[in-house]
Amino acid sequence: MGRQPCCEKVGLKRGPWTIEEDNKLMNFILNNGIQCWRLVPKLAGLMRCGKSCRLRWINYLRPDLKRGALTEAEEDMIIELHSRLGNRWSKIATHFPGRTDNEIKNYWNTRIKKKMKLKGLDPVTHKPVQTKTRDFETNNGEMQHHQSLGFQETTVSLIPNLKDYDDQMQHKTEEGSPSNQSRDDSCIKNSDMGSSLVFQNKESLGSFTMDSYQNLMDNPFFWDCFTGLGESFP
DNA sequence: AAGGATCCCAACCGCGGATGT
DNA sequence: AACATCCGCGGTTGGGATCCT
Repeated sequence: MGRQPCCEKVGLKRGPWTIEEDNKLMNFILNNGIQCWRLVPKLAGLMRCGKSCRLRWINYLRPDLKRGALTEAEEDMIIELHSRLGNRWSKIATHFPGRTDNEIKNYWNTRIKKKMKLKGLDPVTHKPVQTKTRDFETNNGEMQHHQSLGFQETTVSLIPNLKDYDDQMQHKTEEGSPSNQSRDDSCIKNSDMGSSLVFQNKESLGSFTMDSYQNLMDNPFFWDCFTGLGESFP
C-alpha cells in the first residue's frame, strides 16, 4: 500500500526530518546558498533527494518564516484571495510574507473549508449552496432589516462576482488578448499585506477596497445573512 | 482508563512549465 | 524542433495529537 519513492535512487531517506538533518541542511544553505537543489543533499551530506530538501527548507527551515496560528485578518484575506485566485496557493501565499503555500493550503483544507460549509457557502465557488435566494430573502425578516441598515443585496453576492470577473479575465489572457495586463494588476492596486485592494472597471462592483471588505466581515450582521442557508442542504 | 474517531500538518507524489542542449 | 532535466505547484496521504464516548 506504501507510496512509490519520489526518487528512483534506493537508499535515500524518507519521512520526518531529524534535528541533525535540519542542522546540516540549514548550515549548508546559509553558508552556500542554493544553486541547484539536486546537488544540495550531496554537498550537504544528506541522504535525501533534492526535492525533499527544497520542501523542508521552504516549509520549515527558512529563517523568515512566521510561526504561530494565522490571525483572523489573515484568514479573511485568504478567503478573499481564494475567491479570486482559486486553489493557486503559491499565488495566495505571496500576499502573506513568512507564510508558506503549504501552510495556507492546509489551513484552508482543515479550517476555512469547514467554516464556509457551516455558513452555507460552497468553498469552491464561494457562492451560497442554496439557489432559492428569493425565498430566503422574502422569508427572512432579518435580512430585510440588515438591508435597511445599509447591506445591499449585491453585498452578499460580492464574492461570486469577483470570481466570475477573475474567470473572465483569465479567459481573456488565455486567448492572448492585446490587453496584456496581468489579472492581478488589473484588479489589485497594491497587493502587499495590509494595504488596500481596489477593484476597478467592474460594473457590478464599482470601487471596493479591502478595508471595506474587512468592515463587512467584522460586522456580525454580515454573517447573519448566511445563517440557516446550509441547514436545508446537508 | 481505553480505544475509536477526528483533526491537523509535515511530507510525498505526479504533473506541467521553464530552461538547457 | 525535439528531447532531457530541473523546479515549483497543487493534490493527497500517513501518522501523531487530541477529542469523544
